[in-house]
Amino acid sequence: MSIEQIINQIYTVPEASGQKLRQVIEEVTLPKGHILFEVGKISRNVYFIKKGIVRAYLYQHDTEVTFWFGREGDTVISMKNYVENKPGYENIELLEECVLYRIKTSDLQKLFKEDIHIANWGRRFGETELIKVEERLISRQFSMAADRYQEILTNSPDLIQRVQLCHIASYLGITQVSLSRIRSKIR
Amino acid sequence: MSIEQIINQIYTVPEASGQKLRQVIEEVTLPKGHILFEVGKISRNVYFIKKGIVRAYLYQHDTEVTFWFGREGDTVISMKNYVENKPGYENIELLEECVLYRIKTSDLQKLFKEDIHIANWGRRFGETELIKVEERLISRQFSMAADRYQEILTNSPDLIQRVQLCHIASYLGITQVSLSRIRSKIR
DNA sequence: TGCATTATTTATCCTATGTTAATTTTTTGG
DNA sequence: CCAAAAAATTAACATAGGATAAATAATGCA
Repeated sequence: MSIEQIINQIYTVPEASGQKLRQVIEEVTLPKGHILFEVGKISRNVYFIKKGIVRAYLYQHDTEVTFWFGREGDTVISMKNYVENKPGYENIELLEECVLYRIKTSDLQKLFKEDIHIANWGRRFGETELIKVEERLISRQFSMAADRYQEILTNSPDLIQRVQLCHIASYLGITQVSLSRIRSKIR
Repeated sequence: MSIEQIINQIYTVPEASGQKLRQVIEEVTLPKGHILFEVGKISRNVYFIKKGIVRAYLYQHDTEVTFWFGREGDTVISMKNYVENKPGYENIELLEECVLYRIKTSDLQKLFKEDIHIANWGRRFGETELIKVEERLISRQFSMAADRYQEILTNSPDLIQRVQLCHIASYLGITQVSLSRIRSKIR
């Protein structure tokens, strides 16, 4: 997925602004297992996924909680870090070898201040992500884990292939044992 | 809560931009029970709460699901509506008589296009809301309803006074009966 | 004030999911 | 290709929370 596609899927910026963005973006390839963001640390970068899959997780009562998967076309940032300039509360781990576009947070912040199209791009990014998270929260509110698993099977079947089931269970908010049970019922 | 306070708590805009915002904002008072946004309808306004409390809800399998409360200082928008310009999926109801600052979506969109400070204000708004929703999603992921109720007791004790328990139960993702059980255990 | 409506609690029984542990399957490195 | 490690499944039992219904408390309004 090209950087143009990734940027424009969120909000179409004029060529000149796209140019400015492209100038500060570099491409990097990182191995499976690499930790892109780490709890408690400040990161100076934002990434866009050209190829690969990643997960965001944190610890709650010693249990690992995966709360987000990012794939081709997704933007990877440590929200708390990026928004409030405080150490992030999440780890982000590459689940496959990934090709990423990298941009320095400072460059991005600078562009926000000087280019209104890029500021609006940033605005749209937050807004669309907000809707996604809100929809997930609502779906959790009143549907059983089994239904939510079905939803993944229907809408993102590739996820099941690319990601370990323990991470999917965590994402669904259930234990791996429970997910196993659900899967066995479906077959 | 003054409109300046509400705007600046999200992102401090220069006086000139604040002035532009103020010019397109008007104050309205609406009665308890009034529906500010309705499922399936396009709304042309965004609101800021000066005084009062509201809830956002929708129907899932014929059950009412409350997924957000807004209070003094909060911004009230129908996300889907505002972001994607599609009919909203939620109802927003006033739980008390409210004093609101109202701004036309079209005026706001126009300001986003012409004033970079306001565009960045909009960006920060989406980002901070995103963090809040994400935190709630995570808290749901691995803590029991009883713990989440305690969290409300600690962090927003006024909510229990101002809002019916059935809405709080729904917000917590449990039935009213279950919340009652939890409350009786605490006492 | 008092009746009617609505909100909350309590009780009973049931199901989805958690916990722990043992077993099987898959993946990985030498 | 095999042994060790990691991941996934299965089983047995425990618990949080759901459904329904009935009782009580609170609220609104004539």
